[in-house]
Amino acid sequence: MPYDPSAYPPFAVTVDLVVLTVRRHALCALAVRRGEPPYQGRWALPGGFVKADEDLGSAAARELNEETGLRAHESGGSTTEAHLEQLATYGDPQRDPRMRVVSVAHLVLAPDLPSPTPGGDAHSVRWAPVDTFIAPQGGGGRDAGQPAPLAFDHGRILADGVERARSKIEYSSLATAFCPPEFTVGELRRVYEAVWGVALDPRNFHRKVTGTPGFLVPTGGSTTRQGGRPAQLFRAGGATLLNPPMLRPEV
Amino acid sequence: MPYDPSAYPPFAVTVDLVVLTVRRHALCALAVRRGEPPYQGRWALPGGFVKADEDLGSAAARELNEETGLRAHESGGSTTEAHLEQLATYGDPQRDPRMRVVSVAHLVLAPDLPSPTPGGDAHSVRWAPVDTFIAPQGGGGRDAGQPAPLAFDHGRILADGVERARSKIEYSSLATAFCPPEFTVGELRRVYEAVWGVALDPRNFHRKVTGTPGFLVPTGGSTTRQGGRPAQLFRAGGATLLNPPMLRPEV
DNA sequence: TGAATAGTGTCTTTTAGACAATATGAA
DNA sequence: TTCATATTGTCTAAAAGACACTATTCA
Repeated sequence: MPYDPSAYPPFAVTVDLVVLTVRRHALCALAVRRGEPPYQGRWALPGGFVKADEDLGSAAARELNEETGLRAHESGGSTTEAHLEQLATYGDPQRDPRMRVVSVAHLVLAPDLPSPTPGGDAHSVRWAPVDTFIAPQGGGGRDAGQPAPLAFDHGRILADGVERARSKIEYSSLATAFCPPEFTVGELRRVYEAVWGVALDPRNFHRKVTGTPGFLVPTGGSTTRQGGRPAQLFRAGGATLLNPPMLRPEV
Repeated sequence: MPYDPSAYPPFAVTVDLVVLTVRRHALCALAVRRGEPPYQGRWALPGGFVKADEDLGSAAARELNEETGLRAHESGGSTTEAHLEQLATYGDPQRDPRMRVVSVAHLVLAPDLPSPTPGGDAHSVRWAPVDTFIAPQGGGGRDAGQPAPLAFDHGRILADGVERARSKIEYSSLATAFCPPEFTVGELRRVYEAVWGVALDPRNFHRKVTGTPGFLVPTGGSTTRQGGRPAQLFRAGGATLLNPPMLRPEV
């Protein structure tokens, strides 16, 4: 097809962010409250328009920084930085009633942040357990109640992001992105338990995780911040792919 | 942000297709020759603009059908239909010198087609081994020669699609999407060998693949089209996730 | 008969998973 | 001391990988 600007329909392109962390043994997502229609007053994922001369990943990192103060790398975070990767793109013609918007969703995995409500406005930004917005694991039990639907198609985007995180910590070292720079084997185990929603055997987990080459590097220090016997401190090793992988029970 | 159409920059949105098949023991991709600048005369991935009222997956399926006559489902193909899934979105501001174009790439896995050059124009559409365009596996040997670069950023898109296919046939039953409706264990093994570029032990492969629940269903028939002793014919079972997974040697 | 492919069986090594037992610090 | 968590060790079952051997067709 020849180059003719009138020959293609115009779109708005946005980035939406699924920002996940583990707080008090629960997988939580960052949500913002909408101040105007449509979906006024409803919770939504943070996001915004991609600028005219901005790359998609840069736009996602900018929005993340504006919303949380976090910095993120697109390929594997390190010190106090979060992991950022593209998730998927959502472009149903009806997904935004105002106009045709294609949203490139990104997934961010971040350690638990010191401030309960990061950013400026405590009314309109919060961490919430993902079960607040999406049905838990395999249909869910009676006690969870109905999820509060997010604005637009953000419920589906969040569900896709959570599923990506759940499957990706199986075969990559990404679970360490939820941990502070130095962490114990037990803290890492609690990350897996929170993300997968299962209990893991601490003894087999310890043997497996310390035996996987490149996953963990001991720092020499130890801590008793979890109580009990002092635990060795580790930081993330250089490996990105785990071999053998961690296996989610009962698949 | 308030609704103000002038407040967001306009983008063109396209779909590009990584269409893969296995032909003569080689993983091949569909390529089209560009008839006009930029990159005139260079090979590129098939694709085109998303229409004003069209979903992304529908646009990909439409382009695929226009190019090859194939029909595709977005979630698991069956009879003579191909597998289609979203791959990733590419939006570097400089990726198209004419204007700002965001491309939502899709991955298609199709069985070997009867016509060598599907579609109408044999000059401008062809199947080519993926090594024609991208460096093979781990850096590649001496004998492969330099790959012929595709137009735009299509080399990277193709590489991402090939890697997705290589990893996805490990833990899903997607390898059957490369096979005709009825196929033998040996034919399925040759698919794995072509996609991964390795040789697999036929005996262990047979035991493993027939022992994985839901992967293969015997049709009762048999064939000698590969020579040798007649082989049982199978069709794809209902399982989409393989447990245990097929493991790529030497990772 | 020989070449080619299909299919079964057997053995060894590795890994997963269950769980006993010990180690170490805090309340 | 008791409790909580960390860490090591042992056992069993499952799976991966190597490879001998048999089966069936066609040229």
